[in-house]
Amino acid sequence: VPLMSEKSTVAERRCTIADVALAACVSVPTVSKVLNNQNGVAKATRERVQQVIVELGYVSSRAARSLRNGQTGVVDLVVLRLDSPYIFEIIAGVEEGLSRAGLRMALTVTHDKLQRERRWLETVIDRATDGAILVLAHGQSDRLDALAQHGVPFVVVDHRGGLGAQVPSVGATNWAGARSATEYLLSLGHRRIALISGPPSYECSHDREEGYRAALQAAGLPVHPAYIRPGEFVYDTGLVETTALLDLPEPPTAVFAGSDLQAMGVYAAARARGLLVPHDLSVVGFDDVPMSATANPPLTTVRQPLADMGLVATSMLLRLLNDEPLDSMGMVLPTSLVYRDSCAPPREG
Amino acid sequence: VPLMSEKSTVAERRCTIADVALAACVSVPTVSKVLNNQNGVAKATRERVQQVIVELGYVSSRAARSLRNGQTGVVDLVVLRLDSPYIFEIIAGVEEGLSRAGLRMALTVTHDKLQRERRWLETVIDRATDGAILVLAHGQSDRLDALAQHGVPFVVVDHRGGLGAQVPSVGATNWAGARSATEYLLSLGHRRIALISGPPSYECSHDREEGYRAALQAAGLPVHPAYIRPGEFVYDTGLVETTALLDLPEPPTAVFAGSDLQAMGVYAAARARGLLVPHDLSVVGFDDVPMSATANPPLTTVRQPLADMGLVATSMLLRLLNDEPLDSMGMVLPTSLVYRDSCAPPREG
DNA sequence: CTGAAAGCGCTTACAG
DNA sequence: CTGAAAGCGCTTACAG
Repeated sequence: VPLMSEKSTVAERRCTIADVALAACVSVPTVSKVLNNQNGVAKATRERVQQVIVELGYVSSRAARSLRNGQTGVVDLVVLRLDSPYIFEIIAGVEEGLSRAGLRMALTVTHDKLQRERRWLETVIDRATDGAILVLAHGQSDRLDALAQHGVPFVVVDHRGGLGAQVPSVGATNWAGARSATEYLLSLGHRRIALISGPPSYECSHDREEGYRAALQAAGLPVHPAYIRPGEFVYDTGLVETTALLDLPEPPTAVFAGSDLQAMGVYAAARARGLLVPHDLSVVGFDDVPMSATANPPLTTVRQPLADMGLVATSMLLRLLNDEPLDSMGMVLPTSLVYRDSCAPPREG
Repeated sequence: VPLMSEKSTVAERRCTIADVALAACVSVPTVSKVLNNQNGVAKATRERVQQVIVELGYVSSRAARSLRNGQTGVVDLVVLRLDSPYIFEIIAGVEEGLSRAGLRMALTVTHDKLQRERRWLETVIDRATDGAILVLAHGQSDRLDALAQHGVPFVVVDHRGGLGAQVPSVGATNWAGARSATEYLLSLGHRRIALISGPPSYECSHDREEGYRAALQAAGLPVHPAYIRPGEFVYDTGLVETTALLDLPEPPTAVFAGSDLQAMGVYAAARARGLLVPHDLSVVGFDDVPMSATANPPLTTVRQPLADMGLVATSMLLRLLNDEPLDSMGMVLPTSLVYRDSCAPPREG
């Protein structure tokens, strides 16, 4: 019964810098100097104060410090949804970066809803935040303008497009990643390669489709429009579109999915038809979320260094916070193809 | 080029309540009253002030308010690691609950490291936080004592055991969940059912093993020690232990895994042996993380209402913050068996 | 209905 | 080396 009862009885007032000063028989500014390791305190005084600080278990109030120096020690990470492993990788990267810098991460989910976004903006603008990292923002958003207007530093991760050249951002090589995935499938002997893509409004969807087209064209192959299936970056899109693909008179022998989640949907569609991956159908994903390594079979996929993207975004933000210049407004991290067990040569020639 | 250039040139001072007062030709306290919807302001005055507030785009400073009323508007969510879908479900629940209450969520990862934990404690104790939600804390932790001592309200989700009866916590019915999963396998005709479990030091591991034993004993079946395999709640444990299990002279026909991640490892071990799930080996998981619904095949699993657990923890914390009494110090949410495609009757009778 | 005064806990010049 | 004074932006009694 110790814990909570203690808590309720010991409703003692918080120990402040004034209490320390009193106990150490010095003035408040002197304690402040000791706390902040500033010069101008006699050695003996300093030691006495330090001892009192320990004895009293004094910890300075963040709120008071914030009010004085205008820094809150918290950075906002703003995401649309908390529904995919993709976002969690980025979160982990940002948390790590912020933690190293001694900053806290406030996580906000907007659900792409105006109301939540407004409320978030209020929070940010009331100076509860030193800066912000926005995932999947689009350039048209009022948000960005509002942030800029209020002088809140921010950087965008994996933007949806339409960003001004002056907006700090970090992304990945979507085009190159899609191209190399397609080339790999080609090298295995596939000629009928379908693409399941993301929302057409996203720049990354567009870039990946271009990479896919480029690989086919370089191989002298036509791009079959029925093989290109846009959708959302979710499981259902993978399932539905692959089912439709398999109903084609000439079904593809390989599917390149725009996300690993979609790729799991491709697996499901294949299973429903009694098709074995990779024997009957080859599959490549995009992202390389942790789940892909443990999928059945393990998924060959284009790795986006999501955690690193979060780390880089954090570094950029830290420079902004320190008024240091950025080496480049846009940072693009390389993707890489991770070979696992979901691809094989096509069955029939 | 508009965004960032604006930002750097418009280095104007922040608009304060004094600016509003000046512009509206009233005193600062009057503006404060308008802001907080308090009585004692003439209608005309109120309207004038409100208009100025809008014109100037005034937003009150959180730091100043915090210093006055002692509330920061942020709650800490403390987790060990950011490495499993399990934790993300809880995070989503807590975020939702906090967001509804108009509070922000600061996410901290301790990595189970003392240093990080210390640093986190400093943060919490410097009053940068109104309260905390701890996931997978254990009773022995200094943390809990430190929090209680400093009067920081907190609640523990899915504790590892050893918690005092006076510590607010939320968990799930581990025993019942394990029992019903085992019963289900039994009802399918399985007699050789293995259990892959979590770390023996975790209370939940213990409870689940007891549930498993209870089901076997109720069916008049012996508990085969070689069929009980403790480990970590990760993929590798599932893979390694299942491989060992399949090497037994009498291998099990069904595996009940302590987590869905482990279950994916079971899938992999089966695949490596050319065994088909569920035809050759039945598998039940624990958690029901989103991945399990899209696994290949979709995983039958014991659902823990993880997001709801986060939601409930948040509600409890909010009551604590408002000095309201808790209905119960411990809240235990029901698990439920989710039937999917990873179980079938055993092949041989 | 309105505003002068005090204070939340700290830090930063500045005077001694 | 030490401390009195002012101020960060707000809110809460309190007097008029």
